[in-house]
Amino acid sequence: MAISRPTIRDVARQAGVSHQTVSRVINGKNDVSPETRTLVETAISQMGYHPSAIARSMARGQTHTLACISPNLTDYTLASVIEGAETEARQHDYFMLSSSSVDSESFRRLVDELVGHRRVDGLIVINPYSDKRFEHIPEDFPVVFVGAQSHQKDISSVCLDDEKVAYDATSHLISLGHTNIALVTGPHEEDCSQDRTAGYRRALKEANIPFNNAKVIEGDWSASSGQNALLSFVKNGNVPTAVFAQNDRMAMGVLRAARDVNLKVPSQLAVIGVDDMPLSSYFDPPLTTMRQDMPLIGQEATRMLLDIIQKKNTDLREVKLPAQLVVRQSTSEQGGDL
Amino acid sequence: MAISRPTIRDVARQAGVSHQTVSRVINGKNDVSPETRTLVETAISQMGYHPSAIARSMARGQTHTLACISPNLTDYTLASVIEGAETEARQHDYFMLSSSSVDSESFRRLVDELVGHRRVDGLIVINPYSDKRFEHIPEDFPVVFVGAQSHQKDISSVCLDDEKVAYDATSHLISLGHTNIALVTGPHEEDCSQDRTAGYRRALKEANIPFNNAKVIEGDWSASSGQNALLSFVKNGNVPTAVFAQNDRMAMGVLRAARDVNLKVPSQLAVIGVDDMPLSSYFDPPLTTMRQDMPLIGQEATRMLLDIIQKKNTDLREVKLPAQLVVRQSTSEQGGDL
DNA sequence: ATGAAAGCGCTAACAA
DNA sequence: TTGTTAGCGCTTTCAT
Repeated sequence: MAISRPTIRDVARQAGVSHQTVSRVINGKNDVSPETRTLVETAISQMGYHPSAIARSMARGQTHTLACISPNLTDYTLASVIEGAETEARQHDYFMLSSSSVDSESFRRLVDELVGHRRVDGLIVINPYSDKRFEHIPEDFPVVFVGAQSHQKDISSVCLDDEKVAYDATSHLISLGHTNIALVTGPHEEDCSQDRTAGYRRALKEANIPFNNAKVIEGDWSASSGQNALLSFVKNGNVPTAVFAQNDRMAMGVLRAARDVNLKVPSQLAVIGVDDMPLSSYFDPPLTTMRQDMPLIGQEATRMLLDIIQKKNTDLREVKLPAQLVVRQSTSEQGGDL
Repeated sequence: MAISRPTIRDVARQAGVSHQTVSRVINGKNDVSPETRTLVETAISQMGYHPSAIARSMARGQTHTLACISPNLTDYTLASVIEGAETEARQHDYFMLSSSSVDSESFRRLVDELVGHRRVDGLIVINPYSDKRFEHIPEDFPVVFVGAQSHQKDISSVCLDDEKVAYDATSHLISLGHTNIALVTGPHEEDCSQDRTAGYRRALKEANIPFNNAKVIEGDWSASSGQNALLSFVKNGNVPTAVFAQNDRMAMGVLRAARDVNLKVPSQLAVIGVDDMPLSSYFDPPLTTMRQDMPLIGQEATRMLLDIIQKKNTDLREVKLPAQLVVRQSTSEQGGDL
């Protein structure tokens, strides 16, 4: 005979009260007399009673669980956002179900199970505009986007101020005297890439440097795509004096390629990225980058989502967070190390 | 009036059958006549019915959700394990709740809520022997360890064959002619560090190289701890010709420090790590390392956990997975690049 | 301040 | 093959 866990009724019997009174106690209601409360509380600790989260969800109609869907869980930037979101959720006694979905179809299935089956109370979607996953965003359900604003629907979002970040990064290169500045972008379909490209163009324009599409190469955020980008510039005899890579990993690929073709960084080639990954300062040379606070983005997303769920604030909000220039030696010999 | 989701009874009414028959259909039981089944199925799709996961959990007494607790979600190795575990869980229609807990106390609280409140059916604990979290492992509950075997209890585990990995790494350095081999370890309290240290010692012993404790420095897996380790050897005038760092990040720190003190790698200093992070091949020089398949570890852990939950195989199992030497230029000029 | 009754949406056991 | 009756362990009325 398996020893089954005590229920609220077992506790009630033991304390000599109704199960309802026990419910009042575990929910901290104030209409219970002090004596009864003590009675119940001792019974609870004696029996090692824990309320069942499932039964609660059942009765209350909500799960106290959120989901966070991301293209993957391993990229440092994404994982940092998720960790920030999860920590904030726990702070509010919510749980976070993080899931990776590689493409639109797996995203659809996931949302279907999560939302359709009412397994969660709300959804955080990271990079909603990579592939076509945004098409499967549920209607009338609490959702917050991370990494891109909603194009049509009224969905709140939090992301980096990508246009400004790129503007600042490019301006940094310009301020160092560069005019031949190449750009390595993320996938064009992602808003984030587009906005960063827009910021790059604005900086060039303000400095009266003509935009040249031949200086732009599309990458996929990976180091190897950054490496290939620089190699292709070299192969075409179209070597820039500076490269703005739209994330650190691609920038690291550029640094690697520069080494392979004997371009001295930063004297012959300046390189700047975005993110400030933990290893960015360990590269040779240490990478200049735009530091963003990824856990804060996740935290903010969770807060907004909980506000919507708890109807505290259901206004459409589109938060854009800043990033900060960290100058290291990939753009300037005088750059700091850390 | 809010349009509430249809329940099993709504579907039953619409199809003109009992709710139980609907239950049979959605659960794919075979004792339903084809006609009735079609009837029910059309009603289901007409009404856009989805069964409620919560109600199911309630009635079945299990949540179809697992939890994975890790010191953090951002370290590449941990995130990779989690992603592997999560993907495998989804394959079996389970969900994965991943949570980070920084210390023993937050771990205890987390387990309490997760297991005590029966929010999940099973638990994967990554690095159970970092801090004292193993003390709070629940009894009589499906648990699988990742990264260390259980010391006392009968808990199944999956980890890298750390002793052998370290033996192989050290042997590689010895085979290159090194006899002055320093070791940078993870925290001594972690099994993983201890086992890797044991493998290092065994390799030395077999090569008749005396073990010297002054050549061992404890790090904390971070790049900066690797950097400090080498700097401290240099400061003490005790510079080795080779370093085995127990993970890649510390190895990257060693490389960085070598650069700073003008030690040429690999001619004056050979460096090997463990993990094969995606960026390891982008370093200067590309890092020789022991490649481990982290998603596989997570996958294996989930499989074992599900076997236990579903009572398919509750035998104690302690799986040790192999790693593979990847020679790059941090140990040998002839090393490959990728 | 407390208790009784009903119900959340499903599954399981039994009956027909 | 199908329907009926009971729960699963809570919360939420509504009485008392």
